[in-house]
Amino acid sequence: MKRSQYFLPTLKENPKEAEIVSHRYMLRAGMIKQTSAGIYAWLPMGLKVLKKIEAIVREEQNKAGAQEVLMPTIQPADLWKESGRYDAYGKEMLRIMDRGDREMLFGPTNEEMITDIFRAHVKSYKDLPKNLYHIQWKFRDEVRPRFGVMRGREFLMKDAYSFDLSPEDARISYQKMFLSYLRTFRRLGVKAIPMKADTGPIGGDLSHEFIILADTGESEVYTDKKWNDVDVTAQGLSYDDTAALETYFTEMTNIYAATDEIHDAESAPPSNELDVARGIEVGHIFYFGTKYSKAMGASVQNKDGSIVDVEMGSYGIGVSRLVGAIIEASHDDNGIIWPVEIAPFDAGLINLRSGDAACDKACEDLYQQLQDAGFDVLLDDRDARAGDKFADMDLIGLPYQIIIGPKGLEKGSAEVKNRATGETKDVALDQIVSILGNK
RNA sequence: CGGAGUGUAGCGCAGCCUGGUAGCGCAUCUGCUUUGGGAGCAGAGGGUCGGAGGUUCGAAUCCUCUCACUCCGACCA
Repeated sequence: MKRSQYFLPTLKENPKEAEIVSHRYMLRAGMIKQTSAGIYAWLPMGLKVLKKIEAIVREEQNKAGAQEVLMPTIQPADLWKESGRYDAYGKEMLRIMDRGDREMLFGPTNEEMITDIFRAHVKSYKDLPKNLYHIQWKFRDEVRPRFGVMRGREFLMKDAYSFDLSPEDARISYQKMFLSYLRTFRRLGVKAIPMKADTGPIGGDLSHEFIILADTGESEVYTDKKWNDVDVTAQGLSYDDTAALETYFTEMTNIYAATDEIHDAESAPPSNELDVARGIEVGHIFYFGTKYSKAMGASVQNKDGSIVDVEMGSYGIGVSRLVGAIIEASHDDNGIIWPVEIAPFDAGLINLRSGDAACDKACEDLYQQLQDAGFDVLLDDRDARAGDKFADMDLIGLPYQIIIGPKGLEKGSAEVKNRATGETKDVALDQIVSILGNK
């Protein structure tokens, strides 16, 4: 993409409504535009990042055996009356009346709807287990939206729902998602730590929040220092190996990690083995048994002919929140530092002297070569000052900057800058593609 | 939902107290000079001052109502 043609409205100054760093940078980097409190339009580069995160989440869900569906944003109130949540949910639910005076709502979550879909089609134990997910916009009419996309009213969420015959089977489904989540966040370039969460009336140990550590996080968290070097992704562990899954799950959940609400100094490691940090919740998984299946009649016939309410769990990842959360975890004073996997472009190519025949040609050639090699590149071909382009490129945080100017060209080289480390090195023009290939 | 603020050009702000018909920086457009970390000079365009009432000869400014947004707290992917 050529910068001169790209819709990328960057800002030099901080918009005053943005208090936290991710919100400031998302606005300044031209990723989003606020349209109401807690509601945002996604501009091209913001959408690109959002889609990349979404794609990774989707891939990892699929690998874990979940199957994608797509449920609507608008739901009929009747389903929620069945589960009893229509009254219980309160004002956070956006209620709508259609032209026939039917009560509708903009879905804040989808337990009722997925249960309705499930019960319509699944009648036998032979069809279990199942895990269905979708990635869809949700609306929760928060009392106080804030922090940009981190706590919007409208947000993109991946929510999966598992259906099993027994609590034991549900535990396996839960453990698969647990592993899948850790692999997902690792691929996204962030460290998310699973922390035991309140399970409510059901009890047990099957609810975890996944929390990214960042200085600007909302809650204080206490984590065992072991989290710094443990391999959370369990390379080689198959989702089909249920015994190994249980071992892995036990191992991970035995390493201390708790938010301040749950933190208990008695059971926590001594302070010299404990990290105290701040965190942002980006995922939450939950086993809730037959809460909805019982209320809504989602049952199957078992081997012995008996009717069994299915055991359910739900698993959420805040996809749009992750965009902000990742920036919170990865930035410096000059701007965003995108993890390679989700960067909107692989590299930025800066033409320091647009209009200069040699520079223009070198840039065009390299731009073409990089694209041919499969790289998605942003070429800053604007007629602007060097400082403008450097500052802008730092702000939008692409992993690599390739800087072409008259000085380098005399030597037949360009400068390659690593955004994360700040390291720069001169690289011969014909070596650049291979250098990037070894990222 | 309690508390505190803010709405004036695309963005950041001044002007308001003490009414006299709107200004600064950045951005944008034109020209020239520049060009390796957010350039210089000269010129230009752009605002029914959030909205509605009211007071007044006259309202961005005073009064009333209203809408929107932000921040702090309680609540949440």
